[in-house]
Amino acid sequence: MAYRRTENVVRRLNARHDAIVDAARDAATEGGMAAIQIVPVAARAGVAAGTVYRYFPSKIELIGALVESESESEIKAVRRAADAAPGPLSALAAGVATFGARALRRRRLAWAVIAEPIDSDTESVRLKYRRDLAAEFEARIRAAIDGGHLPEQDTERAALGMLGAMLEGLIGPLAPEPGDEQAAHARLREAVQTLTLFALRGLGVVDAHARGLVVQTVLPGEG
Amino acid sequence: MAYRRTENVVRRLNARHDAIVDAARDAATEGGMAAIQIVPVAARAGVAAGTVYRYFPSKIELIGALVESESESEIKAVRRAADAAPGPLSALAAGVATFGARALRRRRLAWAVIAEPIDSDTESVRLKYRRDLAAEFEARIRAAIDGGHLPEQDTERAALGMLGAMLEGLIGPLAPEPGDEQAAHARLREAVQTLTLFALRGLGVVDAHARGLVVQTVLPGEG
DNA sequence: TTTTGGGGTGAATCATTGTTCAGTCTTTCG
DNA sequence: CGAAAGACTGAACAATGATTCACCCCAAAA
Repeated sequence: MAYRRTENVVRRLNARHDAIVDAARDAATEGGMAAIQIVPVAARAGVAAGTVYRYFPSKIELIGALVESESESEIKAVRRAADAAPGPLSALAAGVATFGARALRRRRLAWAVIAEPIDSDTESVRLKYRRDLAAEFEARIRAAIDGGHLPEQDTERAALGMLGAMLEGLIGPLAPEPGDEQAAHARLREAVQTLTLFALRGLGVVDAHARGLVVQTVLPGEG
Repeated sequence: MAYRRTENVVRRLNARHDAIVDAARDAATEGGMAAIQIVPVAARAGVAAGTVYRYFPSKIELIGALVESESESEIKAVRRAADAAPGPLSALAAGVATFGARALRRRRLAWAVIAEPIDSDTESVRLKYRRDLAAEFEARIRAAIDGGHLPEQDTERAALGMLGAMLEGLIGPLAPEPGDEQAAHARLREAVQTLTLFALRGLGVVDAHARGLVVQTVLPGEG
């Protein structure tokens, strides 16, 4: 034998793997899922088209890797924000607001990864993210119900309703863009608050209480 | 001259135009937007591929015609249901519930026309439907606010939140399918009620009142 | 019935993209 | 250094699907 996977080589391979996923992410950030095309992505990553196939058996797997990477980091953030909250209801508020705030930060990417239409082959990998996110919300809703903070209800549909309201209201194609840079930050925060409030009230939280929860929890989520 | 567009000819031309749109609708109903392909659609309509181009300059226009046709009929139904209601708040409830009930009836088509991802060229024609629908909701929300039935709020985002909750909860990819035929009808109604209730509460309607409104209005919308 | 002009046809063409693979380059180690 | 084992390259290929167009057909009018 003469060639071994020395540590140096492994490091380079990993770096390339990541570079390719990063290139795909950049492409999606700029032009949505449709912009993830092998040749351009390869070029952006500084490799040839064929090389991509040494790292991913097909384009679908590449997209899968990207979605999984995004999914992991976003859900982790949501979970962390929720876990840091003092009670089940504020945990729910914090989680939802965090998701919204982070998605708004990188609207295009968030939309591409979770909702933008693509061909059916690629669809399944995204459903997992969507499902995981809904499940996370659902678990928090369940906890709040069990703690007596919310009325008994269909938690699955409630979680979907929350998710849909956030997606459509914040990063959907009709969602208003924040205007100038000056007001942008404030507007983003306000938008997240508005939608989070909407979702919480939808679950049956009384308005006054919901408002307090949202104001209390949206701030850390934006960091 | 020897050939004129006699009435008979015009009738045939119109019939073909409609047959092609209908074929596209059938295709979308079965397989989503991706199933709208010129050759199969043409075959379904009983014409040759080239003929489609005598009626529509491109596939995009064909999809545009389909979306517009759906958009018109759905928005008309929503408007009719809302107009028949006794007050602004029940009008809103009736409109939303009607949209939901009708969408659930033909989930796949509804999803395809309003939300399923497609290429960006075709995207713009669908935005109009989405925008019109949101505008319809927004106008009803505005009326309810003006009538003192809802607290003052950002009506644009509220309308988007409602729309998103209905879409995601009823026809989104994660929305639970109704089970057997026996229970299907009841489940559909229940699903519409659950989400409508969620949306109304999100706007600030107090729970008890909202529940009454929904029960009152969802029934006619299903017809 | 014949002329005439638009309508219809559908195989061929074009365009786009994911995927492959024969040849080349790099790295490791005796 | 030189052989061995992989990794990389990118032009060629394949598959899909929209669009075209040279030719045929049919209804209307004379």
